[in-house]
Amino acid sequence: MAVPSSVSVTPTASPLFLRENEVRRGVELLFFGYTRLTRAIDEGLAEHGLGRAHHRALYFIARQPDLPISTLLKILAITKQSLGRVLTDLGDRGLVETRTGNVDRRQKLLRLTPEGVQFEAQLFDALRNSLASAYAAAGQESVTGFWRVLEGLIPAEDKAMVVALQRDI
Amino acid sequence: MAVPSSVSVTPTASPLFLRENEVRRGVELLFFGYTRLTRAIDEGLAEHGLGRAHHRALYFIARQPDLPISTLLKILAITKQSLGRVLTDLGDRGLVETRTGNVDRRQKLLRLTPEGVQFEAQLFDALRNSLASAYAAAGQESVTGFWRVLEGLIPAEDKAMVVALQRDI
DNA sequence: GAAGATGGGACAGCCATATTGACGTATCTT
DNA sequence: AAGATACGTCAATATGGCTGTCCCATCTTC
Repeated sequence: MAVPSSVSVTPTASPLFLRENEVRRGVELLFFGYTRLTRAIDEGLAEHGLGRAHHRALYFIARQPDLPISTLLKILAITKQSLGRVLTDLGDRGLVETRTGNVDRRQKLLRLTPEGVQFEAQLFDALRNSLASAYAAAGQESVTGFWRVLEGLIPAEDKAMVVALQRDI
Repeated sequence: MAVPSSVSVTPTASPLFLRENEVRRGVELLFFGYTRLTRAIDEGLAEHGLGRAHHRALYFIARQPDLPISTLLKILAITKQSLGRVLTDLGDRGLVETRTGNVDRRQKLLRLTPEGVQFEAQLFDALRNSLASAYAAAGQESVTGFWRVLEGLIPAEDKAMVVALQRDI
């Protein structure tokens, strides 16, 4: 309480008491930032009777058409059963379709239907509005720092997965 | 697919197709970064039979001792009933205690017990390890950018709340 | 001092999303 | 032919949200 209210950049190595504040600030901003960003799409999802779990699947299928289910399972890090329910819902609504893999016929490759593409794009618009305005307010240099810190939060064993997602950008 | 795999900083205003990639990159890094950070404390919570909802309450009570319940409700943005369950669990385990407010006797002010302080500190250690190493890898300039972008994601009406949290740093 | 607003607690029931464990089938690999 | 892998499915369970309703204590306002 009696500590000076400096929340500014610490140019050199921080003493421990400042380091804690920097960490708490990151924890809080991540919490609020993440929850507010996801909230931006809830309304659009609710119109179709879907939840955030459906959006996560929709998002990554949009990102990598012909994604095998096993890959999506690794990305989302949930169980087959949980994903199964989500994919059933998306299939029932005509947003996602599967086809048998041609190199491995055991695989089912996921992709969006035209309706799915349109719906995902609509949801993405909301995300873009939020993130693009945050990017613009912060400036491009800040965006680079934003990415760098977040990359540092991803454990080494998961990094390949994220890189693969962004490989074809 | 045929687009060059540049994920580097775009120095000036981005053409639209790059803007989308920048946004998708942010969405993905936020998703993976946030989920991996929260995963860092699951084990410690499970030892007490608690979940993430309990940690969120614990965290903000640690952050602002003598927090009234109404304020915590605004921070977490959940219903009174949902929070009530969480606080009951924390109280039963002797981690959180309440006392009647002295300016407004209707209020119950929340604070951690000594055991609660110790437990929260233990969980915070896991968060610190993750975030501090990400900070160190990215560098202080990146940390500033990280904060700036996340601040831009918080709607104006919620900003005062976050600032209040960080006021006494 | 009475009326209304506010802070908090509690009951009942519901929903979304995740979990574990077990088992079955088709297909690929060796 | 044997084993591993990809996917589907059944049953049961846990967590963490939600709505609606009602209650009590206390503060504020007229």
